[in-house]
Amino acid sequence: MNKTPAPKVSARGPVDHEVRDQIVAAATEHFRFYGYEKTTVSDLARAVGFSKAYIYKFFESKQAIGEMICANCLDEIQTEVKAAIDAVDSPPEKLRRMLKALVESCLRLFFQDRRLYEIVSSAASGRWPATLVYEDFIEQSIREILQLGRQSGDFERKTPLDETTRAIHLIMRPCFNPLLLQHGLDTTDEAPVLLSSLILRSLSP
Amino acid sequence: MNKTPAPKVSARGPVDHEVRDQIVAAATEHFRFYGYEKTTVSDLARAVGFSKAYIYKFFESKQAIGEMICANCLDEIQTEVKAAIDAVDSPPEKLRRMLKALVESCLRLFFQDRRLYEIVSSAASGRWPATLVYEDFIEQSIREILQLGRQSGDFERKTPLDETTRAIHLIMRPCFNPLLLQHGLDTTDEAPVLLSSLILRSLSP
DNA sequence: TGAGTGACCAATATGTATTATGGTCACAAA
DNA sequence: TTTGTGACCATAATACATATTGGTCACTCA
Repeated sequence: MNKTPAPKVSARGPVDHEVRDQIVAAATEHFRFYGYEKTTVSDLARAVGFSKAYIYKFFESKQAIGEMICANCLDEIQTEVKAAIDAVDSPPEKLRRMLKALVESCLRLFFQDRRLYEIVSSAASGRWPATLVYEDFIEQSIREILQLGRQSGDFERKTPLDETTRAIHLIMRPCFNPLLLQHGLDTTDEAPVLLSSLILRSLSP
Repeated sequence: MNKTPAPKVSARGPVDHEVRDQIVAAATEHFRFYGYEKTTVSDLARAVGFSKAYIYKFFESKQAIGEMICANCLDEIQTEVKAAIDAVDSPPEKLRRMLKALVESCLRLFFQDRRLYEIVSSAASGRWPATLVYEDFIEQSIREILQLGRQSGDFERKTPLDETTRAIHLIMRPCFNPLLLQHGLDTTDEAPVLLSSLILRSLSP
């Protein structure tokens, strides 16, 4: 569903190589079915038809493979959120859609690909690079919507942009951070609408 | 530091009995030092000078003892928060103080009594009664402050009280729920002030 | 009658011997 | 040079026998 988008980190050997993609594909499949822990590097090697040692020509560790898969998951979420934001023009509506899409994407991952969710979760716990990019993306998206809204006159302009951005980021955190999300699943129905409304009230000029 | 305030749940045998208090005291001490898991019921029995079987005349399980200790921790937090709220008159300031006190109390528990924090944490995870009372207390406190602020004209009155209450509760959640708190320790400095400010902006008439 | 207990059981935790796994490297074939 | 591997090692996971622990109950002694 996702072609490896960018090498990013912890790659090794030929960057653009068919076998690398095969490994990623096999890993995605195996991790999704059996989970990260239960999948051995030998399993992946067998799946792509090469020896275990060959895997290590492309990835410097099993975790590096996990990070790649994790990055793909997070990329997918980012793409969906971006699409939701771009689908409308009004900044308040952008903000509502953003939070809605964010929650929906995360929940889908949680309920439909629990095993992959666990990887993302431990990635967040270990502060893997991909999760930092993800957090940055969220914060940047918020900031951009705020700037748009301030230009259009939809949002107040007194509070420093960084402060507002940071505060909204904090509020949204339990909706997109896997570690927090799993402890508030019971509130995920009401959260997006309640929170957007409150945030938007706080932004009124 | 806390005399067993109310029997509440899962008690057994004589409700008001010296030995019960001794058990609670011993349990608090042991749990604080060695943690819930590492403390055996026999340890507690030895500490109070009776046999293990006698412990079970007062508590129906080891977990029931844990719940008692947990309830005491949460009671302490509630007392502190209540004091912080009552210390000032202006509703906006009440709200600021409430969140500040909440975060400080929780962090103190986390950093100074890690072992007890773990109990509270697993209590939240297992939805033990004491944590439900705690959550109710938070929500009720928010609601009361909101009502006061609406009467005094400090807060807007258009949004349904329940909706605002719920939304603020959701926002504060990562600050007082042990399961969420431990994943956002890096943001606990800025969180109270940023969040209070945003919330108060959203409440302006 | 009620305070208090030792002996006992099922289930969980712990220590340990063994296996499986992540990871490397020298080397081979193409 | 590039593609690819089997043999190898240290560490982590597993499996299993043993020891602890949570919890009960019949019973004793004021």
